[in-house]
Amino acid sequence: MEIHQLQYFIAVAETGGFGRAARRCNVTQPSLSQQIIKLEGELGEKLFDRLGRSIALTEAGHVLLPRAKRILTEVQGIRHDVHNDIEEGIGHLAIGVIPTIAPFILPETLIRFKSRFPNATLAITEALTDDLIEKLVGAEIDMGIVSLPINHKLITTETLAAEPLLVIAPDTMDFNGMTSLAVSDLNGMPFIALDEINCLGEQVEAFCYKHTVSPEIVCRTSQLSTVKRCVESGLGISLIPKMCAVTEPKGTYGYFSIADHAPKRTIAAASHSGRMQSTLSKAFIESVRGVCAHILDQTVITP
Amino acid sequence: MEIHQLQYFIAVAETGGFGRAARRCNVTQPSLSQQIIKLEGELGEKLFDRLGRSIALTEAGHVLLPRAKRILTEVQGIRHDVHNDIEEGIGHLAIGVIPTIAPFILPETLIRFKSRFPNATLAITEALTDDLIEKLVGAEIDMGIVSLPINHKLITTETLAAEPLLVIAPDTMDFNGMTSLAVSDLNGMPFIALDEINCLGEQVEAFCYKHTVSPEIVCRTSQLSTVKRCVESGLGISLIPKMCAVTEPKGTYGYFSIADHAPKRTIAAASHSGRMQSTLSKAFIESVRGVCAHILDQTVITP
DNA sequence: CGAAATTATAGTCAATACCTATCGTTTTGA
DNA sequence: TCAAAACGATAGGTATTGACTATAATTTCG
Repeated sequence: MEIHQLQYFIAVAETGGFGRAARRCNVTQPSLSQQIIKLEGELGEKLFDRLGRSIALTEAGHVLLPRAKRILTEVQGIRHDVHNDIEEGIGHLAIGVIPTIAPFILPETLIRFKSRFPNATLAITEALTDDLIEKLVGAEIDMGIVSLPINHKLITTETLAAEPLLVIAPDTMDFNGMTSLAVSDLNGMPFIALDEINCLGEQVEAFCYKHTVSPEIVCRTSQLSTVKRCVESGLGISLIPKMCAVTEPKGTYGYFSIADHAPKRTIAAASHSGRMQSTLSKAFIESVRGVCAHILDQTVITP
Repeated sequence: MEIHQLQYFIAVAETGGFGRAARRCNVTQPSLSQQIIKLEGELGEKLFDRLGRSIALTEAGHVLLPRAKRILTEVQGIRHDVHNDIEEGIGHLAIGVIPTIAPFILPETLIRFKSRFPNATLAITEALTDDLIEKLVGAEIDMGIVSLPINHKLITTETLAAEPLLVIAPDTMDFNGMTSLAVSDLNGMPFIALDEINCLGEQVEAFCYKHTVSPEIVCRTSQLSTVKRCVESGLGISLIPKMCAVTEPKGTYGYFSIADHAPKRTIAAASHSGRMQSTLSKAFIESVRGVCAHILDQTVITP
């Protein structure tokens, strides 16, 4: 059974004749006749009674007609939908975000995205960079929001924002009224370190190594919120991304920039280089970019 | 777009690979690849991202998949329905019945038929024989319940019952206690005649002509119920089909058979000889046959 | 009865679905 | 790291088949 056969069948039923149907379908009458006969053979039932001047649907024909019409309508719909559902933002998107970014951008991003694409469904995964890469390669997720660098030949990245890392220090510590520090000021300071399984932990470590400063690590934890709590308790200072500073209420601590070698991380969207980026994917990226810009535009440095 | 292409597409989506899909569809992998490529070309969108080891649906693929599945399910359903709806008595039947039969058999027939085929729809037309034949030829109705003979080369008939015609006479008339008459007894009797546009009217006339009896026609009407009323009023006698006698309450009249040359009419189902008889059609015929047998089995002759 | 209309059949042709063989990648495992 | 395996794409040949022309067989209508 093929679609054109159903088309021919409908034409015969509606025009009441093989010849007229053939004219409507832009084929010759014998071609159409053969296809109808073939369809009848496949179904094992005659579809029309060929009377002299006109035709009449048989019982089987009556059963087939509404079904054939529905199928043709759906086939027609496919051509339309494949092009338009995309434009209309109908679809599904599976996103992964690393833990040191997720809590700060997700709420606002989801609000923006959902209001722009109310008919899209989203699945958010929060996982460490390596996990996200694996899921990207396996096409389990469509996109990852991560921090650069990413080194995997199958992964393509697109930079979304450059984010400063700020020194966070408890109010109990005194920096002589300075709002900006030098790298060397970190030397020997009590430091709350983020666990290195987070890429941010690695990056901070690399930054210190590169500038040959050695803070004294007094605590190593796996969540930024724990880092903040520790700082708040006066255990030491730390280096945290700006978005972490602006999106939580001010506590008993202050923020300081490092003037001579400002540390930063680069936020990017990572995707499988072999896969097409869907419209929703691209739109989501832009949402994130907008949210990052909005968040990072604020000022948090202690006056 | 053809159905086998949708089949291939679904197989690829479900097996996660072209080779596996080809194996499932019993074609070679290149054949299947080509058909997918062709489908993609026709839709103007890639359907899969070909990653190294596996494949991933693109946005367009995600749109297509559920639709393709639904179409395939429906196509599969057609094969089943064409054979089974018929058995399950789903369908439509357009029936025509002549006025001198309709009121007596329809109520019981419809009850029987509807209880046997609750999912069938019926359209009943009551019309004179010539009209019915015309509608049969034009395939406006599927079957006619008529009285023989029918002479039309495109019409096939199937006898359902032989029905006696009985003399109906008002109680005020005296037949000397006889319950059975001779044809000759009709001679000169006041007679209520059915209009000749009804075939029954013709048949009665023919009967009298054949046996050279000449009742005195005192009234000519177009409905059997009018005939009965006239008889009831004592205007004269008439000749009516037995089913008309048994299906109405006894009034102030009696029934008599004609012993020497019992008149009768033959009830038959008429259909277009070029059209297949549907299962419902055949079942309806049997319903009518049963109802006729049941009705005509009763006795109404005045003791 | 002849003219027009309608479907079916026969024969040919061209499009195309399919197959085999092979290539280029990617992934896997020793 | 390199060979083997798996996978999809490509090329070329074959066979199926959908479509066309011509014609037959049948019915309808003037």
